[in-house]
Amino acid sequence: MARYNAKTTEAKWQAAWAEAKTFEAAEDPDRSRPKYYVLEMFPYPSGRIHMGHVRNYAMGDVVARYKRARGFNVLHPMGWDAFGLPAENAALEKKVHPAKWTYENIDNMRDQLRAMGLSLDWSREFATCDVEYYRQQQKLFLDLHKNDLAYRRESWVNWDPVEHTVLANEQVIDGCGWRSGAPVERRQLSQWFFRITAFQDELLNALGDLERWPEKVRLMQANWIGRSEGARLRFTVKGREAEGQSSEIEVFTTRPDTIFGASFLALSPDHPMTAQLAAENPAVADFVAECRRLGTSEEVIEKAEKLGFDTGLRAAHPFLDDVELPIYIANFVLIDYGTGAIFGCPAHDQRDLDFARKYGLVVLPVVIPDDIDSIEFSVDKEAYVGPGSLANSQFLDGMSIEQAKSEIAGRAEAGNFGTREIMYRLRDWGVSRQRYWGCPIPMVHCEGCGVVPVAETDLPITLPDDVTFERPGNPLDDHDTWGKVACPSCGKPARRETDTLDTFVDSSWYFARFCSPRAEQPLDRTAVDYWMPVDQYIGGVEHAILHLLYARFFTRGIETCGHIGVSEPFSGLFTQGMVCHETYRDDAGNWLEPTDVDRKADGRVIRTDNGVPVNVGRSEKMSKSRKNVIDPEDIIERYGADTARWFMLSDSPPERDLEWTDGGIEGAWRFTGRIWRIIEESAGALPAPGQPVPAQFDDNALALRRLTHQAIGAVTDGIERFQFNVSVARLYELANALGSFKAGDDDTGGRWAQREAIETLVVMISPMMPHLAEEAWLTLGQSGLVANAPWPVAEPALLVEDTITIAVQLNGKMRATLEIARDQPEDEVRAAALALEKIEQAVGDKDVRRVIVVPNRIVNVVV
RNA sequence: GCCCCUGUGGCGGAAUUGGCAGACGCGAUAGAUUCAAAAUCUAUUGUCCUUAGGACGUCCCCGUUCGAGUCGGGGCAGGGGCACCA
Repeated sequence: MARYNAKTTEAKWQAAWAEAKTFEAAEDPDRSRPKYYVLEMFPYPSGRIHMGHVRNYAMGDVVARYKRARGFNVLHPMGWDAFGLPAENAALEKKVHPAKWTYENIDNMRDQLRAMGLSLDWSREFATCDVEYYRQQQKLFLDLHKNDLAYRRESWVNWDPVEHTVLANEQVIDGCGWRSGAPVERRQLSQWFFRITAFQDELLNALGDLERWPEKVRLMQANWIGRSEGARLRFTVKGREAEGQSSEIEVFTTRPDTIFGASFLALSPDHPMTAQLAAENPAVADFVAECRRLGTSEEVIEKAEKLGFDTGLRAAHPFLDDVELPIYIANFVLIDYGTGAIFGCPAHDQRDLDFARKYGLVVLPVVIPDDIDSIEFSVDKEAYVGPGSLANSQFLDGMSIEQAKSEIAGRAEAGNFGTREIMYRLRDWGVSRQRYWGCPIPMVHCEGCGVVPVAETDLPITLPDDVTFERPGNPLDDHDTWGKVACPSCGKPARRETDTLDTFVDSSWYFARFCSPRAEQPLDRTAVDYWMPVDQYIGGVEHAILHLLYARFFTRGIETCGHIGVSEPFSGLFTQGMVCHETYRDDAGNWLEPTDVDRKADGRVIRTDNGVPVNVGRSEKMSKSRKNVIDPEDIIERYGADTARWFMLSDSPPERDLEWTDGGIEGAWRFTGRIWRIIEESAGALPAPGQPVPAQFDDNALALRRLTHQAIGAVTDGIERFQFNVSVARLYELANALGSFKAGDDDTGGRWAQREAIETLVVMISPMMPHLAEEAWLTLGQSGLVANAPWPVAEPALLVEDTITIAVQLNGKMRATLEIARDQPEDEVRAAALALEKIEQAVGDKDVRRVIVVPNRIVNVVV
């Protein structure tokens, strides 16, 4: 018997699918088959696929192949998220042009993906750095600009004062530039923005309709958009009226009810009044400069120690004539949220409390939990943010929080010093990047005409090839000729916009472009109207907020421009977990690769080269820095793609992290061998394909048929519910049953049932192990590809057992089981349960108080 | 700091969503086969108690219920995101 040769077999079937164009999709004008668009998040072409990709694409391929088998017209494309920082880093480190580096990486990764045997329509492939793609993106940018959805304004960036470069957050390490080591500064720059806030309500409300999205992703997005109802209150600053300076501070608060607990106001270091004060007072300027050294990330700002600067100014309390509130500048007040100024109520906000304790400010509780006396209640180290009623608040005393909020807002509106307001945390999307390897923004700066869009007929604005990465900063700024153009409006010399677009823009519409990848316009309406939205989108949960929110916005944006007819790009979303591996370090703390260590039978782990014991660390996400990576190419080379895919799908639930183990991949490998043995050993003895159902089956054959049809139900259900690990377990069971099934030569019923079971098994493993399935299909005497075979349908009669075993509990504890016919009347089940020897014994002479009978499930006897 | 998620045998996990906890896989142990090994096959495998059998058992504490891995409250631990990594 020939051993299954994964390598040659897989290559053979990959060629066969390509030859037959099995996976090339086309619109189906009469819609005889329902369409199904399944998409995995496209990869960044780093050069090699990693296990995360293998997992992601294995899952997507299961869905794609399964839906094909269920009769859907499936679109399953692939492309490359090809712009971005790593190519520029490579250019700097390896002296390779980003384009060359990127396209070589793509060639390499395409080969790797092809070796996985994915049911992809490669005819639609493109990279976002293809001129054809970014040319269309420039067209979309112009349209968004026309519709006032793209605009320009000042905003803050991380600035490296040594390299004169804008830094990405990941390039800021402990507040310093990653290359220069110089402390990073926050700086203002004029930049391009997309008006995502124009859709903030819609983006929030539409989350409710995304029923096939994980609840947690919808929640995270809702929190990100951060709609909150509150009030804008105006405070008068004492003693500044005369100087012609701004004499009012507007704060936004979600807790106007706590106004009587206010003990200070705080301005953001970037607030306009702060700037005025800094001009007057060098100490303020110093403090602001110190704050700006923190960088732009919210995480860093919120984690930093709360620092404030007392400006010496005082504001009048709007309801208390004799109270003045000190005005601070505080490093934790964000300019981008609300009005850039707050009133601090330390008793009911943790940040305010930390701040008040540090600067010795009053902490007065004004909301008292309902079960505590207001005199006894005090706030020490933890602010009280729970429910309660108002106290120490004059006319608010005794009110609920909601009543008090409304009361204050009403009085503020009546007194003309405030308004009710709904505020969003969401900020407009800054899309400008001062980098080379991105989509050029098709705009021109003219001294006379201002910012002028490039004419559509002048697109594409292509990136120049002859750039150097020696000098810090944006190479496009340094280019001799590229930036010099005639103004599209007046024709006078002008300069090109040198900012390029955030790569999140590229990934905000690629899914739509896949519908018509070669169209002359960004999107062909016939094609997008047919295919969109994506029915099932699959990718890492790390994209739960930004990428998915941007894509949802962008789709609405281009809908406004008439390019697409849907507002939601992804009707179904699945977020998969990461691939992890244990980590190894030597005694010096250096990371070791899995290939450098050996696990002995007694459990010891040693270095392969010198036998020195290794410290085994926790399993963590595979990453180059921890060296705990397994290269998919090595795995596919050694075991084949089917085995790798099978392992990715077994054991771990898809949404959870997967632990890579040698044992796991070996197990998957043995299973491919077992399937092949079952096929080879039985194929010759089976009846020909397509024989009519025999009239008689013996118990043995009937049991196999039952199991087969139950497996159909369970495997199908598992795939539908994204529980591939459960489907895999059921397939193991079916294979186990087949492995031990024996039928006599003249047992036609048994032989028929055996073929039915084997064919069912082969079709159901085909989405997971497509190559092995094709080879098995051929060996079973079938003509045509299993890729085109229909999914099996379970016979309802074979799904249910006649006799069932139900559990019998005594006071909730399992005491016995009862074999009984299905669907018996309650009385009979009760009587049968009470008559059980074990139950009779256990009950003894105690009173049976109650008997709970759950049909076909359980009986609980309560004594 | 803020938001979100996860926690079940030696390990990955299952549990029809409140009804027999541990399906299936890995590992381990014993046996068969083999000159030997690999591969394969068979059996056992949550913990504890000496056995028939029983007690305990889903991160910890408290609660709801005839009944809780599942529901509620409070903790602990690990992970993801935080707007210029993708």
